[in-house]
Amino acid sequence: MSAFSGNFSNKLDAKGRVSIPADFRSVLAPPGSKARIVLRPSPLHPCLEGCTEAHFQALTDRLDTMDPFSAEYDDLATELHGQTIKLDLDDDGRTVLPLSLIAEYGFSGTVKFIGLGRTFQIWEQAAGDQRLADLNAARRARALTRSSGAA
Amino acid sequence: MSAFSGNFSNKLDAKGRVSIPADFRSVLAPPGSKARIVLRPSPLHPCLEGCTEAHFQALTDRLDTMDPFSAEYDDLATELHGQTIKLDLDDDGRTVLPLSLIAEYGFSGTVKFIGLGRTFQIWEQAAGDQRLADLNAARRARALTRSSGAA
DNA sequence: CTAATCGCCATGATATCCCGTGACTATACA
DNA sequence: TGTATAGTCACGGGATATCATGGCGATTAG
Repeated sequence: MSAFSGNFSNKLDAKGRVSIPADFRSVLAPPGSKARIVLRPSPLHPCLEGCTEAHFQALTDRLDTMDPFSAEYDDLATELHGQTIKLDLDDDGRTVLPLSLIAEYGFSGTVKFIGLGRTFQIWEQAAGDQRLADLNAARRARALTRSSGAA
Repeated sequence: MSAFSGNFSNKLDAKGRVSIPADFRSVLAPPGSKARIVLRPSPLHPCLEGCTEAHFQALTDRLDTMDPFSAEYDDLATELHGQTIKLDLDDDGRTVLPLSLIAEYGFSGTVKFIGLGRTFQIWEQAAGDQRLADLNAARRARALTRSSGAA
């Protein structure tokens, strides 16, 4: 598998640890080697967005083409690096979410992983379910509009 | 890890000492060896900008391509070298910020380290938080504009 | 001799590692 | 076909290492 697909609910334990879904782990790193995930706040939603180091590297490559003394460079570098958290997975495929993040996103007990292909999101369980439900509702509404318009 | 990523809040003690975040230390020097940081005022923000000696060297290499008698050379050389401070880290990974700097940047109690990849910034805590918040707001605005424009 | 600076150690908090357990699935076997 | 066996995975607990930070004492400068 080479893309993050599907959605999974995993528990956050008392220490803030959470298992990364096995399907996602196999995307993050070849089996056997140790994986690392890159997390950043989503620009659109109250959730975290994760990706591989390779994908993050691709994002930051743009910086190398810019003037390092410019305001544009400074802004982009801060945006990309300033809030990025790189986490190692332990031998059990788990990682520890910093307490500050858990508080910030209201994670409690169970978090929801949602695959987006190149990236994935980590939501507070209820909010993630809501997000999926909203998308489905919107899709249904569009379908109905279209069919009624066509009819 | 080979880039400064993430942001960290560390305390400035009564003597002006502050711990450099462990993640940053591992970028500054191979584990075990003693690290040194190069600090100078940010040209864009009311904060300090730090980097490795190697990166500072790379910045100053630019001078070698310039006419040493030009005003541009003089300006850039002064900007790069004139206000640069090189600080050693002690065995605990701390360094002492000169009192003049602490006063100049309004550092009080806690300072914020923000990673920018090749460099990092040191802000007064509140100002650093504001900087990140501002960037997030801008990023969010861009994302929303793009999606509504596409719709 | 006084005061500032630097190196070192102590401590609490946090993160990291390593183990065991139960649920579920897939495979082997009779 | 039904049952046993092995594997994977999520999850919990406890031991250990790392980190930030406070404080003390030695060393040096004025």
